Formats: sequence, structure tokens, C-alpha cells
Amino acid sequence: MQYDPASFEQKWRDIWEEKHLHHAVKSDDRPKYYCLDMFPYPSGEGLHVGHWRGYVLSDVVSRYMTLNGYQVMHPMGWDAFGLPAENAAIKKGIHPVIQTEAATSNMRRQLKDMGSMYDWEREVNSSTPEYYKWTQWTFLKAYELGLAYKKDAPINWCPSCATGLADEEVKDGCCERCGTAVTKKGLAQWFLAITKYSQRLIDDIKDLDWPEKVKKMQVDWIGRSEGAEVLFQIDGFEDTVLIFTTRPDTLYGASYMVLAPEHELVSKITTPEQKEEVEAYIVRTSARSEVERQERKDKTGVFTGAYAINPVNGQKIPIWIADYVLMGYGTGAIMAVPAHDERDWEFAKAFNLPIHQVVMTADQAKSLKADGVDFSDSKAVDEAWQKKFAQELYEVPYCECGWMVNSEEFSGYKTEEGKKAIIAKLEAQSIGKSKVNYRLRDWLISRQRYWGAPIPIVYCDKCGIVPVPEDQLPVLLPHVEHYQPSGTGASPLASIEEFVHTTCPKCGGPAKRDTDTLSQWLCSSWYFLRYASYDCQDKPWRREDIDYWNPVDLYVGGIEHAVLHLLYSRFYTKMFYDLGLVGFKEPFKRLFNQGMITKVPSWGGRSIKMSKSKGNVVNPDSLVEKYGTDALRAYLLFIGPPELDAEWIDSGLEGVYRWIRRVWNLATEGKIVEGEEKDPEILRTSHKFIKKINDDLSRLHLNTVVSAMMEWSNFLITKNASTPIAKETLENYILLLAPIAPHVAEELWSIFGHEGGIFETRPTWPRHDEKYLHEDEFKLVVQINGKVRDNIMVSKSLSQEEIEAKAKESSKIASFLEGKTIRKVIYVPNKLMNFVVG
RNA sequence: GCGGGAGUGGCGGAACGGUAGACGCACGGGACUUAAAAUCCCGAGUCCGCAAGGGCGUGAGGGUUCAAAUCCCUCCUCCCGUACCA
Repeated sequence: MQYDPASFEQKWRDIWEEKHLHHAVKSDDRPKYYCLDMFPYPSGEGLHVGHWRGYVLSDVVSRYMTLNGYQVMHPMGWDAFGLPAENAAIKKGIHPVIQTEAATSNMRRQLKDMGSMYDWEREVNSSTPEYYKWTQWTFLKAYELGLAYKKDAPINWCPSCATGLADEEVKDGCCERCGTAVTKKGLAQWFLAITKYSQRLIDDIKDLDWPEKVKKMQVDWIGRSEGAEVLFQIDGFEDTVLIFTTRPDTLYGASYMVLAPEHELVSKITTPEQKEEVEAYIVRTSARSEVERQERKDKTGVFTGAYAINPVNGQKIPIWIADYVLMGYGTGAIMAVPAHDERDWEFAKAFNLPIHQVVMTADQAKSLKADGVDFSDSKAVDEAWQKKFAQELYEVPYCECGWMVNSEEFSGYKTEEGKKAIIAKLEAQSIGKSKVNYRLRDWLISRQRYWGAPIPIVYCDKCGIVPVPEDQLPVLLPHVEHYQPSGTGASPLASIEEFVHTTCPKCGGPAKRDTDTLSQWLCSSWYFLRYASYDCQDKPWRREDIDYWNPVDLYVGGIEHAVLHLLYSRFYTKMFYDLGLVGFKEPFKRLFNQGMITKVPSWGGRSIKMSKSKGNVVNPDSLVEKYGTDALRAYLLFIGPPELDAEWIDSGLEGVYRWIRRVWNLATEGKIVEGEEKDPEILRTSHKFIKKINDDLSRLHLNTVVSAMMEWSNFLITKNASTPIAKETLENYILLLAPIAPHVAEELWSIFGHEGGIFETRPTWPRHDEKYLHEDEFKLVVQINGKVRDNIMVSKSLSQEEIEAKAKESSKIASFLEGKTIRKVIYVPNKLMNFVVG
């Protein structure tokens, strides 16, 4: 009987499907396990082996958990709305509905060929009205909670995709999707107030079982910083400027102020003499793209002619505008302390502005202390410092925290204390307070594109903004032939009269629909809830379903969603929690990011990420045909540690195929005896591997699981040349093989005479038994001064003295010990003995 | 700049401070074959040596330890993330 995967792989997939084995149902006697893959967007290119890596991993876990007594839900669906699908459709001239349909059926077929245990009854497609009805509903819920608001603001605009983008979708100043440089555009858009959740998004991430890297990326993205807001009076005006600083302790060192060019006060305070120059500068900066703004060039800026008053010492300081101060962060205005901030220092140097040191260097403090200066006497500190260091020049701003100086009554304070004391002083005068700022901005969700869920909002002349009532959902996306983006900022839907004109749900009068669509990130921010309650018609989910299945126990996907999808989903989950719609605060308990598959392109060079555009994709379809899906699955595990990138080598797959074939040959042609294993060596070795494989499976060290399976079969094959192997041993082997190579495992299981497949009957999972691991003898490694000199077999019953005596009997050891004095003997029981000689 | 990860044979990679290079690929030799492919067996870090054996070896250099790929310090290279966030 030759190993011919084509002859049975499909058979087993049919059997699993007929018996609905992969359909997850609630169970009273088995704990649940929710294993989720990030749902893919349907691409006309289909899946390549790089995509399969994560899917194989999650499938192995799902099957392993199933065979270990869990009720596993392992669903799959399609992130069908959004730019990738729409851009592909436009390029090919095929309507997105048609293109999505074709792509999903091809990809579904591929995923089935893989032998994955997806519960297809739970399949979701975010572009269907049954699904996006509820995506629209989530938006209305956000609106209800006051988290959705419309604002006319300059937003990130991708000229190529012709749509607004969220901050998270801008990478290095370019569109995350198409790579075009992002510009700014003023548009009235819908935002979700994710910033209201900044602190909770930081606090709750700590306890998640996620890669530290992803946690850090999110925390950095949210960007919490503690400091103070301080009010500065403008000389000759009633107006004040509010600034944010993380260094209130350096307030006495503020020697100028900078406003962002877009700051609302700029036009008001600019003096007539400076007007022309200031306006020219504003025009110049606003014309710069994000990419240009990010280039770290020399500091630029213009004096407004106005002065602010430093509230603590009454000093008049010039007010400048410069593009190194960003309107979007803090208050869009800063006090500049060039002595203690690198950027301010560069700016001061460039424009010859004064630099006042107000924090001593560590050396200065040390020197003054050595001179016996009393640091609790601020006057004495200032005088001593002036005398000794006022003439010192330094070439870099000094930022390290030390002792304050030249700060009136605060001189001599440690900066940490000074921060608090100065804030207290400002608070007493109502001109400042401590403040925590976050870098996170609110989430822009309006898209000027066709392929998305229409925003369920109506504008009525009488009633204003009116949300579409829940019973009128979904607001259907009209099926039209011309859906290309207009490029003007108007959505393609705006030109469809019968869509735009509607009646106001409140007053019944004429009204207009919002013509933008929701960002596809909203679709993916709640799909993990829908899987659990896929058949619920009147609501997005039944509470009892998600209480049972959610949160997700293991979430598998690429690192690229670290601050997009994963941040949005966490925010959405918290919003639902606040609305009492879910009982948990975090959607994904454990996250696993699989590494990329790379390959050397056909024209050579270095190995790079597999992608159609790079011309280095390997299509799984033909490989499945040639080697069977089990070999491909096993190779994708064996290729390397699952969290690291790995390079695809065709011959590597062949090696894994050969292994499966050898296992097949052993099981079908080897010398096998009925019943339990009697051979002590086979028992011992097998239980050693059972232990190792179980350990590595639970740790997700799947590459070493495969190599341990290989070692074990190599051992059995060699042994079988002389000794029959008990059926029990091979059955244990087959069961452990089942999560990795389910088809061949099922086939062998049935050849071994079992009624009902492994995944139907779920036989007892193999566990090692310590009693078989016991050996009477062990191999003692004998070292001299830490170098291995010999191995000897020693009985475990011997005492250390007896073992030492035996070790010295070895001729090799004896020759090394000759004429030397043994200074010390290190003995690691059952393992090693090291003679330290002099 | 900053933050994270990684540097181990010809290659992918193993190795809770305790025999470095498991497992696999590629390679060499042999068996089978008229021959080839497939399969099976054997070999293999490197240097010296016919061999037995020994020296050297986990990016570089130090250190801790009876013992270091593994822990500590300094440095180099590559990858990823991030970047005027006051």
C-alpha cells in the first residue's frame, strides 16, 4: 500500500463535513476554546503559502485542543469591505460584489483543501447587508453614547485612494494601503472619540497574554505623558496662551514661546511689521506634505512681533511660530527652554535666542555641595552657582534631572520636587495645573468611497443630524455601475440621487443621507462577536452566546495589525462593555503573531516577504496536488519557530513529505504486534517523545514538535528492523500526528481497524507515564576542568563516591588525572561529573 | 536618535547554566538497477593526524562560574517598530 494522499485526503474532509465535526456547539461537559484567525480580505490572487502559515498554526491548536477535551470554535470569514477589494475591482473593471464573490469562493476552497477545521456554518462576510446592518448599528451605539461626532477639520487625505484616512492608516507620511504621500484636506467627517479611552486602553493591556512588542507598540501609540498646562499672558492683549510642558520645573528658563503655525491666536497677535513674513511662513508650511514635514531638517520659524509674560518671573519673552510645534498635540503652543530641550536648543541657536540654564548638571551640583553650599537656601545656591558656573558654556542642552538653579525660591530643589512645587504655585494662582496628555487622536471613520457600509445618518433642515432608527437598518449600499471615487472629497454615493434623497425619520420631511461610508476597520472591530452568535437575526448577538464563547482564547494573525485592528477592537469592546452589551473588557486573551514566509525572487537577491507583486509567491494548490496537504501543513510548521520569519525552500517540503511517507510505510508494512507495548526500550523512548511533543505543543513550539515526531519515527523504523512494534505504540504516534497531519492520521487510524475517525470519537489523548521513563543506568558525562573527556554508563543505584571511583577507572580519565591533584569534584546527579584539577 | 528582536556548519534551524550543531535540506560514499530516478545504508563543524587522539569553535572583546550559545559589561552587524509629541 503506497502512500497516496490524493486517494484519501478529500475523503476525510468529506467525512468531517458530513458529520458536522467542525461545527461548534455549546457543551456542558467540555470547556470552550475560541481559536480565531484574523479574517482575510478576499483577494483575487487567492492564498499563497505565506498566508497558510498562520492558518495551519491555528488549525493545529484547534485540533489539539479538540482532542484534549475542549469544545473548540474555530470560525472563518471575510473582511470584504474596504480599499483592497474595491481597488482590485476597479483595476479589473469587475464590480466589487462580483469580485468579492469570486475571491471568497476560491479562497474558501483553498482553506478547505488545507484540511482546516473551520466552522463554515458561522462564516461571516462583512459586505453583506445582514452583516453591515449591525456594523451600522454599532456606529449608532457609539453615537448614542456620545462617542461619535462630526467635525470639520483638516484630515489625512490620500490623493490616490481619494479618501480620508485615520492616523493609524498613515505610515511614514504615506497611505498604508497604496503608499501615496498623504496630504491634508479640510472636510466634515465623522470621528469616534477613542481618546476618551486612552487611559483604559493603556491600563487593561498589561494583563493580556500578548507579545510584549505589540503591547508596547500600542502603549507608545497612545503616548501618555505627564506634565502641566500653564497660562501665559500676552503683552498688550487680553488674550492668554495655554501651553503644555512636561518640564514645569524649567519654567524659569523659558526664553521664548512657540505657537504652531495653525494656532488660532497667530493672526490676532502678529504685529503689522511681521504680518507679511508670518503669513508667508504659514502658506509655506501648509503646502508641505506629511513626508516633507517628517524630514528632520533645520529648524524654521518666524517671529510674530508679540511677547508673552512668563507668569513666574514677569519676563517678556518673544512669541514665534514654527512648524516643529504641532497643532494636533497638547495645546499647539509651547514655552521654549533651550537650555534643557534639544529642539528648543536647536531653534534658539538658529535664531540667536537667549538660553537660560535653570537646572544644574550633576557635576555642578556635586561641586557646590563639596563647597558646602546649603541647598535649602535658594539665594545661596544661586549666588554660588553664578560665581562658579555662569561663564560656562556647553554645547548640548542638558536634560537630565538634577538640581534647580536660577529659579528664585525653587533654586536648590531637586527637579522632581520642583515640578510639584511649581505646579502647586501655579494652581494657587489659577494659572496652571498638572495635566496628562495623550498622543492618540480621535478615530476618523468617514470614507469617501463606495465599497463600505453607508453611514446611517440623515441630515434634515429642521431636525439637523438624525440617526437612522434601528428598525430602518440596514441603509443599503445601492448597487451601481459607476462607483469610482470622485477625487474631490465627495463620495461616489453623493451623485446617486435616489440614495441621497430620503425623508427625515424624525419629522418626515425631506432630508439627505450622509453619503460617506464607514471605514472597514469598523467591520473588523466586532466580527469576533458575530461568529459566536452567527444565527441571531434580531440583534447583532445574543448575550448568552458571547457570554459562552467570548472572549477569544487565542487570536492568530500578522503583526501588521498591532495598532490598527487590535486597537480599534479593544476600543469597541470597551464601548460595548460600557453599554452593558458585553461582559468583558478585552476581546482577545492571547495573541500570537506568526512570522512571515519569505522567498528569494525568481531574479535572485535576498529573501523577501512573499507577495504577488514581488513575483515570489508559492501557490499551495499545486503543492497539495503533488505532496498532499498533510506534508504542506507539516512543512509550514517545521520551517522554523512560528513567531519568526522563515524562508521557503522547495526541497524542505520534500523532506517532510519523505518523513510522512516513511511513517505510512512503517504503519502499513512494518512488523506490528497486537496489544500493548512490551519492549522496554520502545516504551521508554516512546514515552520520552510523548512527553516532549505534548510539552512543545502546549508551548506552540511546533517546529520542534515535528522534529521530535521525526526522531521518534526514525527510532521506530530502525528498531523495527529487528523488533516488532506493538499496535499501541503506533496508535499513540498516529494520535499525536493527528493535529499536524489529520488526513493521514485518520486514514491510518481506520487501517488499524478503528470504527469512526479520530476527530469523531476523540480517543484518549496520549500522555507519558513517568514509570516508563525510568532507567537503571545513565550516561555520565565526565569532565576535567569543564571539558568533556569521557562518557560512562553508570547504575543509578550507586552513591556519588562509587560513581567517582568508577569515573576514575576510565583509562581516558585516568590519563588526564595522572600527576594532577583533584581540587574539587562537581557532581550533577544522573548527568555529569566534573573534576577540577590543578 | 530612541525602543524591540536577532547574529550558531554549505543552508533552515536544535540546545530549563551541564556532551554545541538534534531534526531536516543540500553534499560525498555505498547498496539496488543494464542505466537513471526513487528508495535504503554510511559519512560529514573546522584544523593537525594513516589512526587513536588532540587543538580551535555559537558576530568581536572582556567578565562571573567547577562549567557560558545561554548570565553581566563594552562594541559591531542585520531586521522590525517609531520618530520635531514639548
